[in-house]
Amino acid sequence: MEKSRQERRTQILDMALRLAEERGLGAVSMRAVASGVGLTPMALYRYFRDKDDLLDGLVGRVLGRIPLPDPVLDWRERILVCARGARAVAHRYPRTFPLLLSRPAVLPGAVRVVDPLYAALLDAGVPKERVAGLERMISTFVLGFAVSEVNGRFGEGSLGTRERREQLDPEELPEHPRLGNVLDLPVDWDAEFEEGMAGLLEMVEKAGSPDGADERA
Amino acid sequence: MEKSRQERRTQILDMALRLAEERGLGAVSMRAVASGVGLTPMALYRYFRDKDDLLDGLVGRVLGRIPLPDPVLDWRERILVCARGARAVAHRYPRTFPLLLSRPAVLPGAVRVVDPLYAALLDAGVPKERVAGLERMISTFVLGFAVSEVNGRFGEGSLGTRERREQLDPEELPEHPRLGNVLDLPVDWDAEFEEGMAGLLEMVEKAGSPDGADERA
DNA sequence: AGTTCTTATATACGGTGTAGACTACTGGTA
DNA sequence: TACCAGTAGTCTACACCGTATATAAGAACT
Repeated sequence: MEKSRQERRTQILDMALRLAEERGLGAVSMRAVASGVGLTPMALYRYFRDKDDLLDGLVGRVLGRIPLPDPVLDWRERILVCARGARAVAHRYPRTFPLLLSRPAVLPGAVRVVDPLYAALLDAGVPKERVAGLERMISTFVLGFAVSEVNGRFGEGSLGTRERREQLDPEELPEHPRLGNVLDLPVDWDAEFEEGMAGLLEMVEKAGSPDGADERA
Repeated sequence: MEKSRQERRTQILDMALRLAEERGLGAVSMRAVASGVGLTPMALYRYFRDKDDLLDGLVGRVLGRIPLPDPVLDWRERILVCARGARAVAHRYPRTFPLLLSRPAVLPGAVRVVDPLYAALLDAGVPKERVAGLERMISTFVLGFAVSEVNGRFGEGSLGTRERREQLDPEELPEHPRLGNVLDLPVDWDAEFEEGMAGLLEMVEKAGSPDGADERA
């Protein structure tokens, strides 16, 4: 039986994902993807309006890998499941993941994971008017952190922090020496992520019980 | 007098910045920039190793616009000056700003603003080992928020939230209806940003006084 | 005057996204 | 059986991209 339209679409996206991970986002060209699935470049345009559309499909595919939390869990746990899940996905698809930050994330795939977050926030007692805002806060942190971690925004660059610091004018940057070698210590990214999430959950909790009233429902 | 090397460099970067803002990042091509300053494409390679190098220069230029805080201010104020300043820069250069998130930000221009942040954190009593981590937290939030705001990650996309919600399967997304029309209200981005910063400052404060001991130095 | 360094140019190569016209094959329907 | 509409895929062509290479014009210094 011939490949159905849907099958072709996912086959193409799979190829694009593979290319992105193996050879970098820059290697995702219509020609490369097409030849990867044994088609001519122009054939792809039957399934995607243009390259942007294909990349959006890629984003959707990656978003789809984020696990959805079991609704019976505590709202905290549910938020953490999404957050940790998203970060895990970033680690699994490190070269594709940064796409999420550079394209508008209002695609169906995004709403799929935003919705449980809304649910968790509501269950935490957050007033309706503030749900969307807090969700943006959380997803901004998670995405920003994961992307930075993954594409080396924090990373060493070509030369380590050490060498870089030495070649800078110390007169302009008085604080770096004050920190001493602490900057060169390895970073516990897991701990840092959890710490950030703890802070966010605290914000949520505070928003959930407006007057400090204890409401253990 | 002939243009000095430095002058040429900044002239080129100015042109690149103008192109990016007027016609989008995609319009920043070696050819376009070159012809903008009245040169041939290859002449640019005297001043920048390759296109990436030019883009890094662009990042530096944008980072340079972020104001540095007066050291006599309270540490809170100093952090806020940087944060608000960065966001303001994002608003002034909305199409260029997202570059900051997609390139490793360990360039000289970045350290220029990171350093005062370190100073502020140290003055807040944050132990040395945690300074770098907290700074990453802050800059991740600021960058993530500003970029999301600016390139429409939160934005309406081609169709508004309203229409989008309607065309989704409500069975899969039970929470969106639960929120009602609150999602369609206009967002007060300023307030949301300040709220996030307040939360972060609280985290800093907590890290600064480990046992709740009041240390007004 | 001769040498070297700097700046800019011209040309060319291999890559990109995609518009437009074209072919081959399918499944119905008269 | 003959026809026809749609769908999937191809081929060609265009305009643009980053940049390697080679070259020429002028300034600066010896």
